[in-house]
Amino acid sequence: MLPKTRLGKRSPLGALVCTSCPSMESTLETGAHGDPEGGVGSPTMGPPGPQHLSRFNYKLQPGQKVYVLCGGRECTGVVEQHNHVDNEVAILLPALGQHVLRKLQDVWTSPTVPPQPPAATQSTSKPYQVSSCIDVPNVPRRSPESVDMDEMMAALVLTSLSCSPVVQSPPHRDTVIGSTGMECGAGELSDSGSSGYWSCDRGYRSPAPSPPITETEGHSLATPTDEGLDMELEQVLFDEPAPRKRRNSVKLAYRCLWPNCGKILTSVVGMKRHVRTLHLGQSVEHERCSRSEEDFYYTEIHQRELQPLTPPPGVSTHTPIPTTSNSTPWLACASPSSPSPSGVGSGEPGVGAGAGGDSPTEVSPQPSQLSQSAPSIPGCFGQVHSEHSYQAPTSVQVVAPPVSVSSSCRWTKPTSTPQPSQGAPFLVRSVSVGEQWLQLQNAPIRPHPASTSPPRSHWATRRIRGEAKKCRKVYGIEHRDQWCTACRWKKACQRFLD
DNA sequence: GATGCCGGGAC
DNA sequence: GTCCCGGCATC
Repeated sequence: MLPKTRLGKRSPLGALVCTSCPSMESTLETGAHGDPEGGVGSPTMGPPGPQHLSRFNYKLQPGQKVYVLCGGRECTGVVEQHNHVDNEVAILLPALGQHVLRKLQDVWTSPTVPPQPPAATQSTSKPYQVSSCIDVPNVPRRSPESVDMDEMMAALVLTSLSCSPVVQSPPHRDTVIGSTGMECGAGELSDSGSSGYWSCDRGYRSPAPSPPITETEGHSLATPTDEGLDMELEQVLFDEPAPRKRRNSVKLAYRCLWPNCGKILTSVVGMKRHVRTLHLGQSVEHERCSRSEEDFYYTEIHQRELQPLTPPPGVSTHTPIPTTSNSTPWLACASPSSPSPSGVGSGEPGVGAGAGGDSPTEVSPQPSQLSQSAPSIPGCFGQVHSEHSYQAPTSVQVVAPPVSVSSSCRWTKPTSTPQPSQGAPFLVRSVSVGEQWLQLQNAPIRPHPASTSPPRSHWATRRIRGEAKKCRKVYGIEHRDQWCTACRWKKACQRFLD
């Protein structure tokens, strides 16, 4: 029933359609009323029958009253154990005096009711009234399973709406509501109760849970590698919700700073061991003596997992950035197309550094793959700003010549074919990366003073309209199919670059 | 009003 | 990831 066409953004129609979603409606019903007996029946719950639990990764509590099919008829049982791994539930059937093992989907928490009259089913095919989602009549004809379902759906939405980690806390409140089924203190759906409906240890996750805060996340917050630190701070200060998509998630890795090395490991332990065994020449027995010495010989780097700034095809990716300006020479900004950037004949740092097998998570920096070629946007940093993929020239010729900048870097043609399958580039944590990125972004267009606080407002980030003709102007609106993809998508024109 | 395109939603 | 569009800035 949902329209095939994509809904307009912020379209009222979209909102209406959204609210007509059965699950949503039921959610709103449940969420809207607090009356235990309130709410309509659940015509939107689909076919009547047992409430199967596997759909929600239901967490059954020991002692919970459930219903299973036994010998072709429904039996009441008590949960003895819920095995999440196998999704099986051990159930004691007091009536039969036996224990059974059932899959979770074969267990329900409320007794099966006779099939509802067709009217109920018929109502599902009716177009949903938006008002019905809001104004809920107080008709005490909810079936227990519908109540259960509503509660679960409400809890689902509550969980999804809430980004609080509290929701992910393990269930601490027994699911008395769900277990009783018939009595089903339906309206007593509380947050804690709702959270108790789901186990958080497996499989199911709410549609939009707040991701667990990892060390990497923490670093990415503190790493001004993209839009700027103040943006992050602003979100914190103004308690704004986290952006829907975090694009600059980075992984932590560790790069050996020993001369002629450069080995990258993803574990600090492995890195320490590497430094100890290969460079410090210490055996394991001595590690306690100079435990922290190896800390001076490696540095943290950040590997970008999702690269928002994918260079256009043919443009190689990033070059590792030194943590500090006086870092090792191979991390400097020299053209990595030369076989040995450091001039010390290290060849492939990190690969030839031995210690193979030292860590299974070894990552090669692949400096030869990091030739920096960005035709239109210069820069020497790992954060090479480029257009989105849709803006990347496909069959369109790129007319933007390399622009020399005051940077000490220069862009060179890639000396090898790009190998995107190679390990993602690493970025050494650098304080000035974000600032440099902004400079890079703005440099070709207008002079931008070396600002310490990158501007975020539109007037700063928005491109100034160029003089060049755009596809719309050249081809006209009637030949939209001849526009470049970016223009068709209302993005920055790629065919007629400024 | 037309145009360029950023930001973000839908898929 | 692509595709699309609302909305804003600019002309």
